[in-house]
Amino acid sequence: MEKDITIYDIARELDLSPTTISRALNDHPAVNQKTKQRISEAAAQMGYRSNLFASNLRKQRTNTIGLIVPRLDSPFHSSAIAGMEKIANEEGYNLIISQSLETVQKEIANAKTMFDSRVDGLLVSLSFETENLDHFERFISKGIPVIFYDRVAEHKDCTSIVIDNLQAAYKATSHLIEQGCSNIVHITGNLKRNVYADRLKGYKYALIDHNLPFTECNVLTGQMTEEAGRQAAEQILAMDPLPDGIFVSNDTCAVSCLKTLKQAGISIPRDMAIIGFNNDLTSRVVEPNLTTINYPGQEMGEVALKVLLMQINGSTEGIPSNTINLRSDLIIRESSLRGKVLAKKKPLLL
Amino acid sequence: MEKDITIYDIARELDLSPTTISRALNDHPAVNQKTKQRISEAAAQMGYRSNLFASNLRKQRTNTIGLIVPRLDSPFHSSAIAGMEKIANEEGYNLIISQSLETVQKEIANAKTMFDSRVDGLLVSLSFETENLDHFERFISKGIPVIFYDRVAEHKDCTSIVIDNLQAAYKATSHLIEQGCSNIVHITGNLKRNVYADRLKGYKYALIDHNLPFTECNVLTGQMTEEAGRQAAEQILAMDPLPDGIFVSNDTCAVSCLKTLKQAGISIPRDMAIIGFNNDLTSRVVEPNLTTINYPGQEMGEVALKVLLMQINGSTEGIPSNTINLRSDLIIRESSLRGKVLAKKKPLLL
DNA sequence: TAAAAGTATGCAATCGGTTTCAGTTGTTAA
DNA sequence: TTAACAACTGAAACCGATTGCATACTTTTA
Repeated sequence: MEKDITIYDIARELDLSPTTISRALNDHPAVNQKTKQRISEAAAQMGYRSNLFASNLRKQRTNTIGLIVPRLDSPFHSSAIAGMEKIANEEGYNLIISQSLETVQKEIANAKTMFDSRVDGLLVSLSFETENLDHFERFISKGIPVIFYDRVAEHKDCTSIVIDNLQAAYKATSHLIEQGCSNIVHITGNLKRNVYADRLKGYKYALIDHNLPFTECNVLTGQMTEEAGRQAAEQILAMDPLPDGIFVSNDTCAVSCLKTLKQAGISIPRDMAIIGFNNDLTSRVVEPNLTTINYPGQEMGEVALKVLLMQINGSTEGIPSNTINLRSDLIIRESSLRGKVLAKKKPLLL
Repeated sequence: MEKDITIYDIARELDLSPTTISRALNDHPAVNQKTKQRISEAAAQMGYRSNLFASNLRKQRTNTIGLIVPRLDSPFHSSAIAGMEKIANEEGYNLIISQSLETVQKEIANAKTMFDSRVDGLLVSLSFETENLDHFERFISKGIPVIFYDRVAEHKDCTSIVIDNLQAAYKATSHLIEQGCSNIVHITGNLKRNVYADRLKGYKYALIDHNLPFTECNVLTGQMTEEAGRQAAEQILAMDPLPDGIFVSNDTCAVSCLKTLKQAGISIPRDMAIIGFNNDLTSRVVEPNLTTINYPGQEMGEVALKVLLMQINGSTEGIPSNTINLRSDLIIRESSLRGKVLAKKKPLLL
């Protein structure tokens, strides 16, 4: 438990003032090159480390970025966080992370903690329950930039980073239709969240554009968990007539739904074609492999952090618009390929 | 960009001293109950928030815990982190997270950042490359507790939190032997890391105890990634004779190995039985479902944080020992069940 | 050669809570 | 009635780095 070395200790040692020490360590131009050299050597030798709290207190900034996610243990968020950490680390920022566990109360509490920790900026992916953005107002009114990613909401002072969910869902649904599906069910999450609302729209528009009817009862909303996938499958099995296509808003749910349907004797994709969303590892593991939308988690995290840093450092010019769209694409695999898979399978069966 | 309210503002407003304000807000006993009431009302009304930096500077502690993990985007670490965040949040601590990406340099750099951020304690799961613990010495010599979890190393002043990898591997291997396997391959990671070294031991001892030969060439070490699983499968396919059992040190790798073997026409578990490690979601999705070791990620995170807090708060009595072992168990599924699966399958084929 | 400009350094105030020590008031015991 | 004590409250130092302003010394310019 040795005592910490401060700039005062170094000052005493070298018979200089703390001012000069501070300047030298920050590479201030008004300090003689040789003096700087002497100081940094002494600092290293004495084992000096800067006290960030004193520094932050004085400078009124913290080099810390706050992050609020619904769940830490989700493949998408893990990779987004990995991307954020990468950039933050490169730029000398710390990340403080907390999870809302899909509840508003925790999201509000976390926002408060972040505020009290005086983060320089905040990244948020909203919980299922969140209805309004009041708990972020205090950041905005203090000029602390807030960026939403993935699960976003409209706010005139905040940038959002998303993929084009509507278009992705439109593509997915159209693909099902092209594969011969005409009675397509959509399984999705809480429609308060843009991601699910937009995917529903994309699904709906694709149906309409292909002259297929849209009915409310073909839309099942739930928690998008493994369990929800099972339940959705039960609901589907109870439908009459049975649908011939399913578009699910995430892979976890799609995979468990697919498994349940298979167990019930449904042949995928012959009886029903399925498409998921996210391109999680499981989509490549399940049999048949799941057609899905590739979702750039890591990239989204990196972009979110980069844009946030630009805003923190006041260079607003570089930001193209209030919403940043990232590319996503449909990855076609067996679970939706009716023609081809049948062609492939037949020779095997003979 | 409104100005922040400080205790001085409140003091002026209520005609009291900053001292009393500070005490009242910290619920110090030497402040009159009514005064406290008045102060906390005024504070709330004026929108006061404490400046953590001033407070930390004075109190010389930060209520912040550092975490260094190899990768953020791994199912195990995500759930461990989720557990840590839960406890940290409950106890009013912040978590600063960084990833080493399996390299020593980054691990050292991250440790330095954590040190400069003056974390009150540090949680670490070591990178593949780490050979020594020198970069953690400065924490220890300053009395900052360091706890290793999962990927641990021996250090007389640090607690480690692990599962009994040797025993788990022993169980897994014994199970394969009981299912009739006699030529078992083990796929594992860098043997510098306890988790892999211990699993190798468990595998070896199980063989020996069942009078089966242990040979180096049946042990394949690699990066334990999806890609590594494919490569391992190729190696296995080139073996002569082919093994009849495979014990893999993680599920990601086991699943991709299993898929590759299946594609090559190997029947699982009839030709080869496979066991993984971790109980990731994919182990329940792959066909046949993967027998695996259930790994308590969330719980390990919670325990790690709780023990760390105990050490930070100086109550060393509660800590049973230098190493804390958590329970893990073998989850038997189809990929290793030779007798039963065959029995099930036959009627289907007839 | 004096004035102006440039270079290098230091003084002292500041950021906003926390804490030590001392002081005031009121109460109780002797 | 006075000493002893409890219950509050406050003044001022402190944590350690940063920074506006002043100062001392050099060098250049007129």
